[in-house]
Amino acid sequence: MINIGLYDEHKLSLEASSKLINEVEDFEVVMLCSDRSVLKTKMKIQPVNVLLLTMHDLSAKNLNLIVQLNIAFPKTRILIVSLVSSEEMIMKAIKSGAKGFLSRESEFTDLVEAIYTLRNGHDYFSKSITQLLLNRYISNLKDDEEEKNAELSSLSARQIEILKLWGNSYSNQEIAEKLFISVRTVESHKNHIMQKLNLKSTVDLVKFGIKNNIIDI
Amino acid sequence: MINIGLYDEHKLSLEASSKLINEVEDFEVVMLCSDRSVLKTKMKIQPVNVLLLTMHDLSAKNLNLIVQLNIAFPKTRILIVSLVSSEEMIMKAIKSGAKGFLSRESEFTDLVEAIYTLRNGHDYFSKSITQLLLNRYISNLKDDEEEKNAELSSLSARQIEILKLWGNSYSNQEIAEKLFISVRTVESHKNHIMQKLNLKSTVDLVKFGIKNNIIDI
DNA sequence: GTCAACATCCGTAAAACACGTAATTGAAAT
DNA sequence: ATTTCAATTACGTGTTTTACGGATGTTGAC
Repeated sequence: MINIGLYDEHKLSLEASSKLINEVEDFEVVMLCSDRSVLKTKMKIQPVNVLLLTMHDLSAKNLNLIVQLNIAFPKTRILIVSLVSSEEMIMKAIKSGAKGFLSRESEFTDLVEAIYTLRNGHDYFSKSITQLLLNRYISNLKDDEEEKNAELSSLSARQIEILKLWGNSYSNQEIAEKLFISVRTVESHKNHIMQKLNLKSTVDLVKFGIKNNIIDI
Repeated sequence: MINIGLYDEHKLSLEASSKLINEVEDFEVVMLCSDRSVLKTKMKIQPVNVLLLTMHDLSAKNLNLIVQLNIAFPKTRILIVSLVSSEEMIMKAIKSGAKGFLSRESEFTDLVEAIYTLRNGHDYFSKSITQLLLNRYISNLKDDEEEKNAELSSLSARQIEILKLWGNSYSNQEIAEKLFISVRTVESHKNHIMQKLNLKSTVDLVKFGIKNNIIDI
């Protein structure tokens, strides 16, 4: 039995998809969500093997959601359903951690196949043409991903603490007072973080924090 | 028996909705379409009483489709399903000839009710929409007095341009060179943006940019 | 015991930021 | 026609942050 979660802002589509998917022998829809703000909570209460994410486009906001979900629920494999299916967008989705992609052309049989494929630990992409192109890059991309995760874990607890406060709009002075250390030390910590992560600007540092879920957006 | 036509760019959603609607006693889905270019042809071959149009937004292109369909098939009553349900957009949809409107909140029972209502010659608008129309004046009054929300639309094109570059890890100096203005001017623009949006720190500015999709994460 | 990583601090110079001021322009309101 | 206002440009002054060098003591691994 495969536990499936559905996310779709259209409640109608959500209901309809749920009913159809439940008719498949091995599938059981155990989580339905049409409100982004409660998705993580619902996922926590009811973990799923495969999460079907229906999203119109793959904007930064949507891609970020994928990243966040992957961090929070590494065991759940995410399948994207989107109207936008350019090579570039699919690449971005993969980079963000999506394990499968269904385009507007995909039919129900494709969905069933995709869910099985994901469940078996493989990735599924609807267009076989891009599949070939992707294989060339996937290994590189995954390396990058691993590096990034390694980067996060490479930070010390103190460094993460400073980054969290700073990302929460504390000034260096305020952080210093809060932690009973000098402003110079706060600066040093930030410098070390930037060096470690090989970031050029503080803007990149904010982005890093958001991506890695230690800065709230 | 009510003959129903479905249009949705998502084939998956189309299949699922079709199956669910067909389960209702009086309903029969007689036309399915996920390709805009053949919609009129299909409608000609198989006329329907009610056409369910699922569209992400209500762009000019989409509104025009509604107008065209109303002219070509005056007997068919059009029911819109859309994520976008601002007052302005709904008014436009009604003007274009839509007879009903379902929002993202609408559930299947609402859909059934809407189809019956349309068949009986009346118009149907989901609760949240009616509410929206009713609250029209109240919200207008509130808008005048309430605090301005940090909105992207309040920024000028130049300000957005600077924010985009800065959010893309350009330094003030680099932005100045690129735009042939002085560094001080770049700083001024950033100051004005921060004032307008009532933001306390540059960290918040990055977050604003990401939220509003003008800074890539 | 050595070594690497960590946390703490400082000096100096450059860059960015906060806040104020102001000239010019063009569009909107009266 | 005149006023009003926002947008764009720019500078002055002072503060904060960053970049790039160090420096010291602590700790844990090998």
